[in-house]
Amino acid sequence: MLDMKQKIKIFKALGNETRFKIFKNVFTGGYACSIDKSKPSEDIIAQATCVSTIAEHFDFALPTISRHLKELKDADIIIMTKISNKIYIKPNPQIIEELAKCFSTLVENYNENTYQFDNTN
Amino acid sequence: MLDMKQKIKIFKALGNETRFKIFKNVFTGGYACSIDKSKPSEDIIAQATCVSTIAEHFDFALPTISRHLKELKDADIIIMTKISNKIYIKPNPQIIEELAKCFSTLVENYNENTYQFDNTN
DNA sequence: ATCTTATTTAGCGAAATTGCTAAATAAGAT
DNA sequence: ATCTTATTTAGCAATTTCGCTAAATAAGAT
Repeated sequence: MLDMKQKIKIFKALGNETRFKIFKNVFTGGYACSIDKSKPSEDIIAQATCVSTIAEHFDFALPTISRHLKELKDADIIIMTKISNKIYIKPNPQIIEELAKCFSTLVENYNENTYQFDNTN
Repeated sequence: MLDMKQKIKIFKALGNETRFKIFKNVFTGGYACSIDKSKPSEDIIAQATCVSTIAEHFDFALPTISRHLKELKDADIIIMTKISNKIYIKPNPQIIEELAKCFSTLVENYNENTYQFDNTN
């Protein structure tokens, strides 16, 4: 289970337009558009999502995007893996799944409590 | 469906410790602890969650809490209803439910896409 | 060893956030 | 009309965030 500090870190990370767009595209494969499946599979890694590939989609300088990615990584939203001198980025779906569950449970509990409260009147 | 701007506003609102605690307690009934169900129901409203009740739980000045509540309200996370000279606060579970769905769908789509990608190798 | 490519770190300034107190507003009670 | 209670608005200072450029680091290629 995520503790409060972790949740707040996640929300802070997603509460910025640039980071939210990165997050969304990393999850939905928005940065994998350059992958050409007709090429041999060993070439595919060379086209995959790395820091500079993501930076190409924004009007901000590369170091700015690098820092945004670090924040998403520190919040456990993405996973960054260094292979040779490139860093490949992929989503961490477990965190997002947990977050979804937190919200669902919150709403469920709320609905239960509301029912009980109304019952007393 | 929530658009991107709305989602970012929600995340920004929840990415602050004070606002997150308010959010959590408004949803889970943390501020309703003072409600004494043995008293006649017309007295219950007088004990319910209003701005100053919430402020009592924090070491911050009342205007600070007031501004935090405004931000939660602007993000549609809570609903503030003025009755006479008090403002009563309740959660907006629909927004949170929608947010939970967004995350779930994201993870589901990700899992599907991952399967397809692996299939090509 | 040097060059190139990929990324991060350092340091700076502008803008936003978050806290405060004092004053303004709104509505009920005397 | 004045007082009290509940809340917001205004204006200010400290801190954080977010952008930049320049420099540092890391690793592969020549």
